Amino acid sequence: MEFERLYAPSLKDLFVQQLQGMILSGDLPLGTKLPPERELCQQMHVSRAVVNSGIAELARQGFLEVLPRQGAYVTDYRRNGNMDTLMAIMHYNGGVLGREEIRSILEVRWGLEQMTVSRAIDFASDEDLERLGQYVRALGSNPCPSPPQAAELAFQFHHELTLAGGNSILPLIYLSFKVPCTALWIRFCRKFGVHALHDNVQELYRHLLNRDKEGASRWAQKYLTEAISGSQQIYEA
Amino acid sequence: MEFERLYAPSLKDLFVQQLQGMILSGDLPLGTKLPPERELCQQMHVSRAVVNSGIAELARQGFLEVLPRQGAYVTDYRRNGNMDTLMAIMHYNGGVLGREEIRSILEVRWGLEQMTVSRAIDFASDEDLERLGQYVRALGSNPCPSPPQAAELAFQFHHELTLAGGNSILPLIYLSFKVPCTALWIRFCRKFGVHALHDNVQELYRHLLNRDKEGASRWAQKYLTEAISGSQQIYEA
DNA sequence: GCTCCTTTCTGGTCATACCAGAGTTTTTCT
DNA sequence: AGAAAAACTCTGGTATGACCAGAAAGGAGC
Repeated sequence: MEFERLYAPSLKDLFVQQLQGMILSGDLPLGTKLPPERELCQQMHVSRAVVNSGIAELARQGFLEVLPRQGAYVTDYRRNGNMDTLMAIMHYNGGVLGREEIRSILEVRWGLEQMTVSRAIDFASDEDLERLGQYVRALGSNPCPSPPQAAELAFQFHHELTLAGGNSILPLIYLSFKVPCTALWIRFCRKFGVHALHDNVQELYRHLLNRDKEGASRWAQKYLTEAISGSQQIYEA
Repeated sequence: MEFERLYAPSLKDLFVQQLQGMILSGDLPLGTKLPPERELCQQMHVSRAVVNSGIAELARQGFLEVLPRQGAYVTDYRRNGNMDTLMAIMHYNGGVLGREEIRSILEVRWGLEQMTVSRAIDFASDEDLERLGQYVRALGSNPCPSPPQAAELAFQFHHELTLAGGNSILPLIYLSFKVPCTALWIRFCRKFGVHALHDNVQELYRHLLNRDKEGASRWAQKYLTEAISGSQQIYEA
């Protein structure tokens, strides 16, 4: 049995989590004006710096909109959110994603994967492929890596793949995506074993080596479809 | 002639910009260890909070990696970057994107647009379409909106489109993308006129109304291809 | 030569003080 | 009495200094 190390949350973290909870639970409905920072920090017995930086973070995450010298308002995070919002929601749910979110993520990955694979086959150098191979081998090494390690390796593989394609935006998107993606891979490994992930990646890698765009694309589509609605669904833990 | 309002940058902003410049110009090569915060703030005559929060922001942007109680190191922002990095680079270049970045953005948009359009046609309600129509009409209204306004409307249209599709991740990605996307639309309008953007959006909207997936997809592909390598390239101002 | 403890240095965090702009009230002039 | 201008108050933005805990390095003891 493994135990994760504990991190003592800072006052700012606590503040942010508390307000996230209140917003996500509907306790603070959309459009609500927050009390002034000074009032908040008196009620919560913290300094204004904590409240101020916490509100700034919540604004970055799309939960609040702050109008300088007027006040902070709860906004529609579903409409104004970004990747940080998604991670905050994940964190709020204890790292677990809902069925709809999982489907959405896999769909987006399907779209991005097509582009990634296509470009990588056109533009990846031999060194790029060699570097990719290292990740595949690490994924299949003995002793078998733990699910989190395997997920990290799978992510590295895909990230490297986006870099090899020569599109400078794709890696940035992929990296913004890291946390939810990795969470799904971990889940996948827990359910079907690390070897299943290794098999998927290895097969994709084989198509890359053969510069077989059609085959790689079809394979990517296959394993993502399986995960969405086929025999390798990852909705339940 | 219009003049933009001026914002006095804060000390933190200045600090961040200065270090971004030093990193992007290669003055601080990859792997460099930054001096301790106390030393930095002495040399730059600011308080340590400025330096500390500035470094935190640079770390968020993927320019630095900070190991608590060890130091801050310059990292490969091309490898560790995210959307914020892109925006920082844009800002550093005076809001101008390089040819490669533009191509990359349009390519990614092409991939996302396919998915967005496909899902929107399948799942958008009549109210969704009506709301979308408002943006189209606003874009073609008289007097003609300014390029920044038009770009904002085009973005709203596309954002609404992602929301209508029911995929909960797509809007988040799109929103993370807002700044560079809008910059490109502004550029497009400056070069080919707001009406050209309006025509593109309107034609797409027509296909949506007809629930014509094939036609919409082809049209999206057409105008993005034109912008990448056809008659409506937007590389030069 | 090794281990353990102490010191030093690092970034993380927080409480306080001051600043500037938005909104409101009061004053003043017509 | 009505309108314009000034003053005030409230708000978030920012900068400062101080304290805290963990990492690294150096020295004492075995």
